[in-house]
Amino acid sequence: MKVYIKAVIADAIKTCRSAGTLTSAELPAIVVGRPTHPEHGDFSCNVAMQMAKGERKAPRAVAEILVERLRELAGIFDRVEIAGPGFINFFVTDAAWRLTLSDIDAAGADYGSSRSGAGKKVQVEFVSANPTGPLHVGHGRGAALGDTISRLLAATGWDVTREFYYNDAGAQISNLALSVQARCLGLEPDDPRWPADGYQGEYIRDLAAAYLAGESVASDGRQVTASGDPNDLEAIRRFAVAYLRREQDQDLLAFGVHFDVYYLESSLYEEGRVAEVIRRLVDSGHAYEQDGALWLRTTAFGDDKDRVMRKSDGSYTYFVPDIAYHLAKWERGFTRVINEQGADHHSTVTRVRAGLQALDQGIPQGWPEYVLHQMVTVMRGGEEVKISKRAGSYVTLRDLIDEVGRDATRYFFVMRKPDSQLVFDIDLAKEQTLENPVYYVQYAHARICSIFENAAQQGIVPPEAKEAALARLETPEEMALIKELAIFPEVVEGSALSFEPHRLTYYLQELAGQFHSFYNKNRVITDDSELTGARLFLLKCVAITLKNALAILGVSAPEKM
RNA sequence: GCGCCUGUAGCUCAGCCGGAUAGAGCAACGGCCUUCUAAGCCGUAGGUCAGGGGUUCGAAUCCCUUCAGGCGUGCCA
Repeated sequence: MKVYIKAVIADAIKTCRSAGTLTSAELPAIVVGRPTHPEHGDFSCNVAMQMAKGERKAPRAVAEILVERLRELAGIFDRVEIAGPGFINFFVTDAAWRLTLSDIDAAGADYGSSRSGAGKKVQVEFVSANPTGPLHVGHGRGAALGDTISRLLAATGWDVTREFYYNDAGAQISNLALSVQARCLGLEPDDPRWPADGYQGEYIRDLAAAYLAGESVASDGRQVTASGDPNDLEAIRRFAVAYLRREQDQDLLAFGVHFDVYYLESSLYEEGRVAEVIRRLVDSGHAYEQDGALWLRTTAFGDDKDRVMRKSDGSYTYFVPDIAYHLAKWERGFTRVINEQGADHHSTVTRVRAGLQALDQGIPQGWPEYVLHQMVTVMRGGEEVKISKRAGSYVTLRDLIDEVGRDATRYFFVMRKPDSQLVFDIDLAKEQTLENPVYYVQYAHARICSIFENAAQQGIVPPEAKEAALARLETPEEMALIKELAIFPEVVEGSALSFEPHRLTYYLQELAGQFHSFYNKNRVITDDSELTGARLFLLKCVAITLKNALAILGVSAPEKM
């Protein structure tokens, strides 16, 4: 509808220009907005004010010229008015609005989807936790955001690959192996022989027990069986990584998140990609030796200081495999990559991009794109929760899912824009009342299903689109609902383009609210079978839209509550 | 010190590629169930958009600056 109005305005300007009533050469960007106040119509446009200067006319005079032309086009408009300093306000006929209901019904589960991505490849990398412990709440926010962004992109016609990258070989993994070994030997963290910076969580104890028991673990397509030998550090390392990866997968499964690709940092070394990147960077002339280390001149690409690639002890810093990994993404044909990470890893953004620029492979400067989410604070009983029994120093994702459920956890994690710090209120998320936004929205869906159930019991058959007497829908609540339904595709598009899933939660809240208002003022099932049919048709469309929106969030739409 | 994020109602937050009288939820106060789910609805009250400058017809929104909070600023990841 918005697109249509834009086109109509552009057309009007063109016509006036060729008729000579408008003279300026420049066509301003036409912005069609939705006025806050109903008396300003369904849509408004400020183009007359923008053109006033070039036309050397008062804004209202320009608007007058355009409106004269716009009124001739009439069509879907009840009225086109000039208001305030020169706004052009459009009032769309109820009949035109009602047509969207048939569209929704016809589209069904596809309502809200589009093909704007044109089937192009996009990769979303998210979570990417190292296998050194259970996933924590920060990973949870990343998982919810990354998965929802992936669903948004899929809904807007992109071919999405979800990818999880992890380090299975570095210093932290050695540390993990040492920690498990210490537990195998019966050491406690306060023992003087306990490894420095060892992982102290209870899960290490479980892991050690599993290792000693000779358990077998499958993860990422590999089967790893514990040797049970506490002196075989390499065997411990392999088992620990597989064990914790499986644990993380179980958490992700419980969260309804799946990945298409698990990418191992070790493979970058095995395939020689790390060495290859070093070679190319040296060849490109952007690397230099100093103090026994090999540096990359990242300052040439916007970094505030140069970075070490190969340490004086001969090992690589993490950022070399990072570059190698991203080069591999590029070579895999992902001209569009979105990395979802915690903002505490913000400093990698400039470095990775700088490294890729230094390779001189024609990779665009802003590639890859990043979505960085701010910290999560968990509250219970008005106090911050910092400790998990299992992990020790942090709250795990599994704790949250177990306590508040998958739906509420996902919903809460995407309820705020990524840039904002998130306060996760466990008490609120568990609340099965109106205070809880998830239940409020799901309840709307369940309520509609209940009405249909009720209708079925009375032998009422909901009408098909063609038979529904849509013209009978005319109360303010009905029209408000229809208008709310009509903007859903724009909300999906906007959320996808900006990587802002929270817009969907606000939309759902609004739509559910419109429905509940309608429900309280209008009875659906009445003796008037024509009106009953029309209202059932409307509610069918509301249910479709609620369900589709919730599906993008990965949240269920229950039929009974 | 420098970089990024944030600062909007009592609380949690939308709005931020400039638009009309700044919104929602919760909390507070007052109403609505013999009727399809009251997990709901209606109403009232609540604001120096952190402070100060600037740009413009117009600023919560853009620019500068001050203050406050968070994160980062490794030959850690």
